[in-house]
Amino acid sequence: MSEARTLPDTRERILDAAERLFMESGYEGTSMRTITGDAGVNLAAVNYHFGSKEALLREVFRRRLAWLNRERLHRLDEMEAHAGGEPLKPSAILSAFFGALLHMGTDESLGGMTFLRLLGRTLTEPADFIRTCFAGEYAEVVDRYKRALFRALPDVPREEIIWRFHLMLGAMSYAISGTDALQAVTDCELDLNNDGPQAAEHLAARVMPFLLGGLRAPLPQFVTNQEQQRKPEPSKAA
Amino acid sequence: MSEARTLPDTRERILDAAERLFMESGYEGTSMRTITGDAGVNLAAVNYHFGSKEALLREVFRRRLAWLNRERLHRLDEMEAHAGGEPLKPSAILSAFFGALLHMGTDESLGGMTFLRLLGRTLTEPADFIRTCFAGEYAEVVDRYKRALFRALPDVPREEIIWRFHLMLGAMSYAISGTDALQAVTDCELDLNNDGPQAAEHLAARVMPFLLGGLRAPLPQFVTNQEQQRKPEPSKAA
DNA sequence: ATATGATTTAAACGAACGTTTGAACCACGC
DNA sequence: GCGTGGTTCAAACGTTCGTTTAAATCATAT
Repeated sequence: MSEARTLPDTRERILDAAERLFMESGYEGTSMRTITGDAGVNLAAVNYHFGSKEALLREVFRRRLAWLNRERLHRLDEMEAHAGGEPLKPSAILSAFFGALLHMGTDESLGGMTFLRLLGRTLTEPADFIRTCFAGEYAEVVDRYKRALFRALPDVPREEIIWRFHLMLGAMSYAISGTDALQAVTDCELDLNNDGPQAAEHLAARVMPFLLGGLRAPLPQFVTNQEQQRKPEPSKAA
Repeated sequence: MSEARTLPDTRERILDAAERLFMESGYEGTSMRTITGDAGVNLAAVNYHFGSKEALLREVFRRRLAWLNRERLHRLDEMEAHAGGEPLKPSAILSAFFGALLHMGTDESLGGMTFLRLLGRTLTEPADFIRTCFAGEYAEVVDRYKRALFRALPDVPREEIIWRFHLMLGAMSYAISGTDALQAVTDCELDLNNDGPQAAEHLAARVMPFLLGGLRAPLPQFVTNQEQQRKPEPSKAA
């Protein structure tokens, strides 16, 4: 009819099925026959269109992370342009970084909650080629946001900022992945399972105060003393 | 000699190898031949001693979680006994819950950082039989700590407490699993990779302030209004 | 209509998987 | 000595894995 919407579109159907199945069962736990069967295409289609199962996984991430990286850099550029050289507020930096992520959950054409869950799940998988895939796509974005946080929090040791950046990522990916062990125990039904487009907004309202509270928490006592920028006195028991 | 310490101890060698390999490559990504080869035992030993690969995974967790659950309940019992009916401090509850966990990282006979990483990794895997395994072992412990937090924070809606409990678990498991995507990007070398017994103590000093800051963060605006216990006025802008 | 390049198809490939088998091995009580 | 129960062993089981092949089909331009 219109154009290319009604034709088989084998590539995208494979990517959609793989995205969902990798999220549900992991990379090793999903067979090519399950993927192609679910997508309604022939088994050989994956190797024809992508070359291998590993290349398929890379493409599943690439098509989503391309948008995410662009969006995150765009938000940071906009904020820094309006700030006129002044450091940004930490809350604004986090809102941009995680807001761009959570926006994907509200837009089905960007992967929706399925890709968000897959992403949260994969971040803890130490498989080599997965990490290298992330490193290449993520390097610039993470570096830009790290430097923005360094400027926003000049009194906090950089090592501590990086640590808390990690911790915030962990809390967020755990909240996103949803299906966690605690949920199987907890009788109270949280809206974690919500798949609708409002799930990501609920998530943001819930999680952002927690992340900001963690970021602003008092520093640990010992403070690594390798790049103490304020408080030149060594403190009593250090 | 003494008893059964010097003999091959096939069972434990399998469990140790499986623990490490499941941590490194995941359950589906680790073959029985790799496990038995690494443990220096015959391939058939796993099925002889445990019955199946799945039962082996269950036993890998069971022998560690048995100690963890006992320790967590013990610490809570002690605190509640000394409190004499008074609610506990939230920081004390978290210190007990996560302190028991992190103590495993300092004691090689309790699994050390290997098991901690495996645990952090597994919590985000939605495989059914893994979750059911956790549900059975975790139910009582999580319920006890949840109720302690409810008493410690009577002004916070219970749903919000459960949410933040989830988020703290996510941040901690992410910090523990260590090998994450951000690390591949960050040039600054954090002490995440430290495997020594002091790694868990560093982790505690780093992470606990963050978790407490998140737990005490201001509530989100909308506050679910299903069980508002204080502040009966709807408030304009909070 | 026909030739051409892109795509889909059914079938098979060898390798690796978890599991099972039955004989061999060992320690120990008789 | 011999038998016995627990354990280890090499070998093979049938299945599923990711990948490849070559023919069949489709779309399109001349």
